[in-house]
Amino acid sequence: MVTIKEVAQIAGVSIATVSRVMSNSDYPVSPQTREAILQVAEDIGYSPNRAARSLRTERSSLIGVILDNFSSQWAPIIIRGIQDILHNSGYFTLVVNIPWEKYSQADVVQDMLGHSVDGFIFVETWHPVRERRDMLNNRPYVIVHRLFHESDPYSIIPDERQNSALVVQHLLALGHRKIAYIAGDERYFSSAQRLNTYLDTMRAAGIEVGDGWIVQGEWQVPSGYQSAKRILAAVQKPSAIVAANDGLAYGALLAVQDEGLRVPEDVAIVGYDDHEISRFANPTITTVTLPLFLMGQVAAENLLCQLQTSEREYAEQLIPGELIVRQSCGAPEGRAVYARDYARDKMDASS
Amino acid sequence: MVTIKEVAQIAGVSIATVSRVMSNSDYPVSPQTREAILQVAEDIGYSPNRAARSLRTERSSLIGVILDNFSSQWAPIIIRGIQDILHNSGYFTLVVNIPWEKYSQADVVQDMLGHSVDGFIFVETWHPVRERRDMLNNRPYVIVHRLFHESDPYSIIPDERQNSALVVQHLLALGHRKIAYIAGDERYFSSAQRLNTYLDTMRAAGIEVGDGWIVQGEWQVPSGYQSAKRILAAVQKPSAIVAANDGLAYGALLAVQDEGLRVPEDVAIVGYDDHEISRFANPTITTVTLPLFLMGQVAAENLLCQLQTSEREYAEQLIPGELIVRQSCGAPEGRAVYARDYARDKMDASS
DNA sequence: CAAATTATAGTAAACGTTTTCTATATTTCT
DNA sequence: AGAAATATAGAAAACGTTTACTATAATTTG
Repeated sequence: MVTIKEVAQIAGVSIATVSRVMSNSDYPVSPQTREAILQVAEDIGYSPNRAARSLRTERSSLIGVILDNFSSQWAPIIIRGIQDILHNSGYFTLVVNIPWEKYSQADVVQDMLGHSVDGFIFVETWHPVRERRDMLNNRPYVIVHRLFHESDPYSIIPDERQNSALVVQHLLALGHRKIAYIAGDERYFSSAQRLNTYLDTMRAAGIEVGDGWIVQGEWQVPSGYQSAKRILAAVQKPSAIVAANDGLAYGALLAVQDEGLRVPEDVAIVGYDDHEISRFANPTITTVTLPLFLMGQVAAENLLCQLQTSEREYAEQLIPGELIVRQSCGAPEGRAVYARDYARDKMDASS
Repeated sequence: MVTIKEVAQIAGVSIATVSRVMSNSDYPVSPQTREAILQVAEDIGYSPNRAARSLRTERSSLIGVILDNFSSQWAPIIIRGIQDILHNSGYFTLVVNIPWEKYSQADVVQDMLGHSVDGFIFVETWHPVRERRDMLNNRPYVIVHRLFHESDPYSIIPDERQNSALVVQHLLALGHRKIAYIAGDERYFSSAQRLNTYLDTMRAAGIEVGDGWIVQGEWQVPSGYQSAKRILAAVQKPSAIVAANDGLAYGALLAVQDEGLRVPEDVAIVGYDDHEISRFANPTITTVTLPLFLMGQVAAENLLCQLQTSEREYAEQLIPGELIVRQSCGAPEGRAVYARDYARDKMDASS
């Protein structure tokens, strides 16, 4: 590999000058010299040895990205958002998945610090990092899509309240009054937020929630199926069901159809998360899409900001999602014919 | 950060000795000394400075992973397989997505070499790397899920022929003789392989392919829909349709049902790739699953092997997939009731 | 016009490792 | 027992940068 020394020799200058040019230092270098050095560097294909630079500056242009669950439907998109920003700023990411607590987060952080990462991004993490900040060796961090209950000023999370309000208000706007709710896994703090928003929105609309309209589910399809069956057995049958995510919504859809009822004519259904299942269900399911790519971008930008300016006030950042109106809610936009809806699909090409 | 010097001082030995212990050198160090050093290192939380080590050894414990399309349904799983192996061997990965040729592959490779990566893994790449091997600076590389036509000895790819034979033979075993085929996007070399395997298998079974039974599609749902319509208009109607991927299969499913025919009673359908859509379609679609995680693991192991032993004979490595029998083919195993099938689902939990 | 200032460049010391070479005990061999 | 071999440890040079310090030429100032 070609080094700074060779560039200096060929350009007829000292290595200090070359260094100043190559590292974009604000130390003054005459335009001609700079130009000449850049030309030589280009010609002989010089690129700085990061290890040497990192050794000297204690910065690495590496950002540690720690995931609790790479297999989730969200993680890859968030990561792409993160990388989109970081690569453009000359950073690489060290992405590590920490499944089943196989490695402890502390060990991974330690390893990454060994590589002198300049900062950390935690994605969908269950582990509060604030109190462990010392283990980060004073490196800045950001959390995207936080899964633990406590608040953290360096978090980028979906605006659950606004998003949940969106779906409930949509049903209200369509004239529904008897709206049931299938909640998500209690262990996730987003479950409570979504449920509470439903309750708040109903209260704000002056509607009383009927007996048996709220069922505690988990996140998966079977749970949605069973929950919907219970709801349909309520004294007063609802005309719409809000599910805390698309898996539950799809399960509910099957249950409703199993009972011989039509969706959306007899029972409207809305989900949350814009899972692929909602695009392919029959009927297609109205849902809320989370701006995951954007969240990743914002996280990366926040981190870059912290890296540049030392101190600033930070606060939890809420990113709003978007209502995707499809067929299951009975709104006119949702009544697209199958073929038309599919034509819009961006299903990934096969190998 | 604590350095080797401090460890040496506290342990009362030279830095050379500490280095030999910490880097697992095979240079002899007495057991007592080794033990003492490890104890001190543990106590004061020493971990080697990778930049310094890397500067000296010209190795970084970093592997560059270059993707053409992170958004594909396969990439994240392959990456997890890669990381599963590499992390256990003390490597981190520099994962970079190269979308829309925004960055050229050569530039990314160059940047990664700046970070002294020890090797490269190309995932789902369209770019032949063999002839550009010099740009890799003699670093070893492996390709997973290669998308270009030419063969490359350092490739880990699905055994398309065996997989495709699997589905066709399955239909033959079920008694089908009139089997039509919807091909995938011609630009992918796997398309030709899958189609040819279908032709070979039919020929081997002594069955003539009817007029209009083969339609050139692309990969998406609408294309499957249109292709199936064409097939159903053939003089001699087939009793089964093989689609080159699940998107096409799903489109075909809709088309068949649109014509008032039943799947699988009137027309059996099988797909390929085990896309999520096939688990949620009605009926669920029989397909072939690719061992993506395994492919990632094998790729990583191959690379590690190259890193250890300098030279060896390599050859393209084919990894077989598995037939997933569901409802759309009419086989008994596929006749599971909805609820039972969903219960098996591992749909990811929501946040 | 001399002095002070500025612009630009070079020198050399770090950064924290690994590793070659050298040194000293300790063991083994004849 | 003396020589040779071995086991173990330390000294010091290198790896390729950045940067504080020093040096010189060019410019500005009074």
